[in-house]
Amino acid sequence: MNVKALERRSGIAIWRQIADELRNEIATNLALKDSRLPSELTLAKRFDVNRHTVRAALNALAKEGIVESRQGQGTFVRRQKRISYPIGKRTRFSDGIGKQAQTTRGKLLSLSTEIATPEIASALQITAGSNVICLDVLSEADGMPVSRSTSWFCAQRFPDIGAAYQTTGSITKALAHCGVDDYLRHSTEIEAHHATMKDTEHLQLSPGAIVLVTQAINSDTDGNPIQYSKTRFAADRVSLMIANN
Amino acid sequence: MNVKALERRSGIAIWRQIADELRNEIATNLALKDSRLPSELTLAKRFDVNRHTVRAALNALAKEGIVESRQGQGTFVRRQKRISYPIGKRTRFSDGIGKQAQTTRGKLLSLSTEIATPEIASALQITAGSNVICLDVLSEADGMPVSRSTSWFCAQRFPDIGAAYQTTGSITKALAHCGVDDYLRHSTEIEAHHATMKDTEHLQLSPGAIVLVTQAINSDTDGNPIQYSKTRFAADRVSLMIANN
DNA sequence: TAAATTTGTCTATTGTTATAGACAACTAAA
DNA sequence: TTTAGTTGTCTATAACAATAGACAAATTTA
Repeated sequence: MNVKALERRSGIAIWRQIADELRNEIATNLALKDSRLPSELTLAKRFDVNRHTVRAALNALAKEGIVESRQGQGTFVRRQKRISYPIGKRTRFSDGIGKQAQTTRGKLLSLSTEIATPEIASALQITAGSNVICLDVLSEADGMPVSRSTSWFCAQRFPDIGAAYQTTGSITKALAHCGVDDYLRHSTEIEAHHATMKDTEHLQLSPGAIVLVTQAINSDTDGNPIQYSKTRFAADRVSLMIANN
Repeated sequence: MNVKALERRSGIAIWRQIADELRNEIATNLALKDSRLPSELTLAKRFDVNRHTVRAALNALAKEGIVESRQGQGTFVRRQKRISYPIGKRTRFSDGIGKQAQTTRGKLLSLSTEIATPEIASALQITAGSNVICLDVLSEADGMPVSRSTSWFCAQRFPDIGAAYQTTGSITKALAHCGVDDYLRHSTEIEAHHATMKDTEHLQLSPGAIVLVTQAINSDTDGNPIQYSKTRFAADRVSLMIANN
């Protein structure tokens, strides 16, 4: 069954490696949905560790809300489906998530005017050193933080985007206020990283957790870049869905 | 600087939390490219830990080839750019990666005929229980494993896909052998997980590492699904690039 | 050259993680 | 009710991670 043994001096506690393995199996193997896990003693034999170590792993999964232990009965899977985040030509946070969660909201963390770095200038196709407006937004679904994104807009073209976001609470509506009725997702780059300290704080993650990091450029219907954004998703709460229609 | 302190009883050794943080900063902050890191003593003060703990973190990064320490001089970044893997209407492994790496190859790990699960049947739009051919491929770039993918094809339509892959070493060419000159990426779902034991073995990862998991459906030009595949990428070696053109 | 700064290596101690065993508490089935 | 199987809790010990301090070795700067 287990080709490779757990690694001992890897800096990851064995109970955490077991938790990661079980979390994966639960997420992958939909058959286990709502059913009983093998007993602690069985799991201990399978991973060739002490029962207490398995208990530490199950404890962690219980805290994450993935499993639930009942004395005398066993440990049961509490399926926790990921929110599917669509990425396509028309990507809107509220549209995509809104249908899956009860409540969604974007909380403005900070609003500032910055000088465009070469990277930002290149993405927005403006001259480096010109002013850009920087919007830092935390998005939540059903009270749980889902993503944290930083967006840059050309300050010359969208001087009031910050105020518009504050009143509307939506990038799409804020852009509409600024005269952009429609926009398209031009490109998206996706990476996965370990959560930084900022991530663990803002997204309520535990260290060692994973964030999906996207860099995206949105353009108006004429093909001019209007928004450059970097978003960090809590990877255990979302999946990114790309449709080519 | 550091809003949140390192977490002590989290099952992740502190040196590993520091390594994750530094790896992220190096990957994000391109400014540090090829330059010197702060000294071990400076980093120890910054993270409020002992110098030996910082050394353990730097040691891990050195083993990953990300930094290099030189006695008397300091520790330097050895930039390790991720391979960009394009996902679009026409996604081809060899095309996308081939331009960035010196050598690429796909190694056939296993070839088998299976009975379609409901999941596979639904993706390929065939009746559940019919036969599918399962191809397990490990892809490498410049000798480093990049991804491991399992693909399913309708056995009735593509009885010889396995043999064709073995002779050509390419899915695209194998499909061409079977009469499919062109195909399109219909949809892609992306998640990020911790590496399983299989992952750490096949992709040469350390426990706690991250895999990008994609589920994709390819269709022929008539819109009929022909290939369903699940791919697990070593997240620290690739980034996924989505272009909407 | 001398001084300051940096990484490399060693020893010792303390705190956390993992193992081991025993038994209680609870549940479901014989 | 009894039995078997399960999770919950306790104690004790061994293995590993983190801290602390000292000094060597190499490099750069004054």
